[in-house]
Amino acid sequence: MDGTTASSTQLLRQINSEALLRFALQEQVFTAGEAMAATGLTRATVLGVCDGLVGAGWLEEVSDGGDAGPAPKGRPARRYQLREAAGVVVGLDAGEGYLTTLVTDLRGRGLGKRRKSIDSHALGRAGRVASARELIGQALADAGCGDDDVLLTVVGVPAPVDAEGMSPEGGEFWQLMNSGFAPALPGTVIVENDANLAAIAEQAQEPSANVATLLSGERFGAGLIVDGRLLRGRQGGAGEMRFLDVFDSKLVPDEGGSDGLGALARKWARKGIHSYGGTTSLRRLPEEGIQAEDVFQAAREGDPLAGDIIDRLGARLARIAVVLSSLLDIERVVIAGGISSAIGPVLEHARSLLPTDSGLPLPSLVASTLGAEVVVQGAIESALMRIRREPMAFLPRAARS
Amino acid sequence: MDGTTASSTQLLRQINSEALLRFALQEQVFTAGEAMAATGLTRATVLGVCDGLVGAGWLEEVSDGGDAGPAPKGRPARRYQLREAAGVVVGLDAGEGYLTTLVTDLRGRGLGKRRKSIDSHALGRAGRVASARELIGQALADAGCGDDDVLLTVVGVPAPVDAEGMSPEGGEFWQLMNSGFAPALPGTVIVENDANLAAIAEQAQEPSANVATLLSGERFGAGLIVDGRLLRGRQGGAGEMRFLDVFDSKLVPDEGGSDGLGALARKWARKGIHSYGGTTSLRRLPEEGIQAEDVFQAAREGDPLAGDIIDRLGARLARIAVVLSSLLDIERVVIAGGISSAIGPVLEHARSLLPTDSGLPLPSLVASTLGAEVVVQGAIESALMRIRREPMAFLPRAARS
DNA sequence: GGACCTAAATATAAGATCCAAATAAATTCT
DNA sequence: AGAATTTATTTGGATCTTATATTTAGGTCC
Repeated sequence: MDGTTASSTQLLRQINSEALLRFALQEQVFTAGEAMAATGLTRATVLGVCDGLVGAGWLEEVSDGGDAGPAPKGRPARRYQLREAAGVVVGLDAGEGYLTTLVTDLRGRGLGKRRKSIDSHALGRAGRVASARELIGQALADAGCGDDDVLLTVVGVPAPVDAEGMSPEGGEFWQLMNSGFAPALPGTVIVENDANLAAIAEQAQEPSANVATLLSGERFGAGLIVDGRLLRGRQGGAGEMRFLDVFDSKLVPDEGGSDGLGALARKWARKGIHSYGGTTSLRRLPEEGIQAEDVFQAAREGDPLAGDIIDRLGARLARIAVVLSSLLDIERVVIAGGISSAIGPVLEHARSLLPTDSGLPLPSLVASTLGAEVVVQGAIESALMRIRREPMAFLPRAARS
Repeated sequence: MDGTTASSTQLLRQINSEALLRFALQEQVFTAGEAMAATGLTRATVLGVCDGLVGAGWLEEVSDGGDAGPAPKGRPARRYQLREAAGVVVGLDAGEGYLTTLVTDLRGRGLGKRRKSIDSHALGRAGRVASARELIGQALADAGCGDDDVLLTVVGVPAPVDAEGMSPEGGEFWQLMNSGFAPALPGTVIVENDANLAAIAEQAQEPSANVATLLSGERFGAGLIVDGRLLRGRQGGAGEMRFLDVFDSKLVPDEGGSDGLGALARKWARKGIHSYGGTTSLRRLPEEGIQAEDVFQAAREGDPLAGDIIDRLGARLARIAVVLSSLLDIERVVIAGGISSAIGPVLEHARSLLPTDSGLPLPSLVASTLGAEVVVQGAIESALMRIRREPMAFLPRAARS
């Protein structure tokens, strides 16, 4: 497949090495005996494979007895662990108005994090890439390592992304967001849709084979996991939410089709202060100053216009949930992104609208607990999954000699 | 995983055997040299593996030189082929009003076919199973083999089916359709949703990684293939079409939610002859005698009411296409089932309704060419795919001694 | 401190598999 | 009949795994 085609005689060794490495990636420190139980191989084989992995720089033998074990009886076991210096992974959330990056070791422990606001439209593609490059450099410096240590970088962008990491050619905005990061960032680079990464993060938090994660700040995008697998679609368009308004207005998409809940709250509030009949506290703010936060805040204080908007958002969400549940048998819908903390009332209203007599069980509607970091967390999780799946494809920094 | 856990030393042999067998399942008759090219193994190894497969009853050496090859020069190659008597697969379309079964060899060549009308509600679960048992027995007799020859039986039922072959407990109709075939039918038995099987059949006809196949006779069900994989959902509910009317009537599903295009044409026609203002040839038929065929026929002759119905069906289809395209990035929508031959005008109208300014390309709408046999064909194809994926899991009838 | 116990590491032998190269066989062409 | 050609078979070597026996490193008990 990739790299040198191993001779068939060495294939077995490689299979066993991968299995052992997969095990090592989940354990802190392990003995040969534990590895024997996990892989089903003999002690001699396990030790041989470990030897090879130490030589390749993946593992290191740990000698100091910092152990509180239950009084081991016989000869003490040799213990191995993943070599700290084997490498790190980088996650990057390359949003429209900000960049967030996170560097972790191979077990997902954070080593460095950076965030920066950007103006993508002023920067252009090249500018976005350069900014990302710089930010990652800083985060790597925080983590005390360099470009060569990065095994894999996963980038989340707000655009459909196909299996090759490309976005549809028609979309100018999409092309701007998916700025061609691959050549400039360290290690192997994988570009993925941001909502898809959010879905991976949510699934890692609470495993479930059929979840939809709605990344719902400015734009609306869904990461769909069905039968435990992320859906992509030919051009990466799976999870786009354009269909919503297609229904409202008879196949003609109107404005708002891809707006997220946050953007909608803002838009409806700015429009509502003109058209709404009753009194509303939102009029105290200048029209251009109204943000989604203000609407949620006003609703909590009982403002009627804000309450209406909450209800409309809830109805919208309920529709989405029904479609996802009906068409894909989704069992859990997670609202993620920056506004997930304030979304409670919307969820409540949406739940009340769900039909009760439908044949199949209703999906549960929940808010994400990961806040604004879903995408970066998902990027890291995605990177780690990838490395776990085929560890040998990502060579660690060569050991000495 | 299944069966005897092979010792690790034998794993390599097994891998190579499976690879060779997969190759053999696609070829008519092959030489060791061809197998070498396909698997990348040495001649000695290939012959050794072939030896083992002959011993296991999978392959047989073909000696008679019924070959029109281009005058081979050197020593003639030994040629192998899949043993005809290795086994057969059975497909069963267990619909509500009929049973269809097809027996084929391991390359999908038909050996026997039977069809029978049934009254499922009168028969009950046990009666359905018994009828299926009998019909399959007849088809096997036509094919000249018995129960022991069946490696795998795939059953399609009009109900959601989860990964274990079970349907949701709530649905009485579903439980009746998914009648518990497994213990009574020959070979390993797999139960699957009928629309999913139709999707597999369509994809086998014209490969495409993202297709939706609407099985649209009496009931509406979709088989969804995204990223080359069939979607199932936790309870097998992926592809249910209840969401349609949820939109029309504000989250309250009304009648017709799961009716197929055929059923809708009939219902609308029977209702329409009362409410419609103009003249229509459909009134010449008794209300209870109007069938979907009559509506399509009348439309071809220019009847206005029938034309209206066609348009409404087209609009419905267009909605479905837009949702599938938008939410799942589906590139092709196939209408399959008994009415697929008459569906042309509906497709035309639906195409005209598709929006043209949407960001992503529109799905193509096509009619299936497999007619009423889609489900059975898909069942066979599904069985063959399964056997190709893990051939060794299905032992062939033991060879002599 | 020394005898004993235990579980792990090492060493050794054996089995299975594959590859590479040499040898033998079967067929066509001259 | 003999050369050429292609394939089958045999043989030796290398790799990797397993199974068994032996050694080793610690602890415990007296």
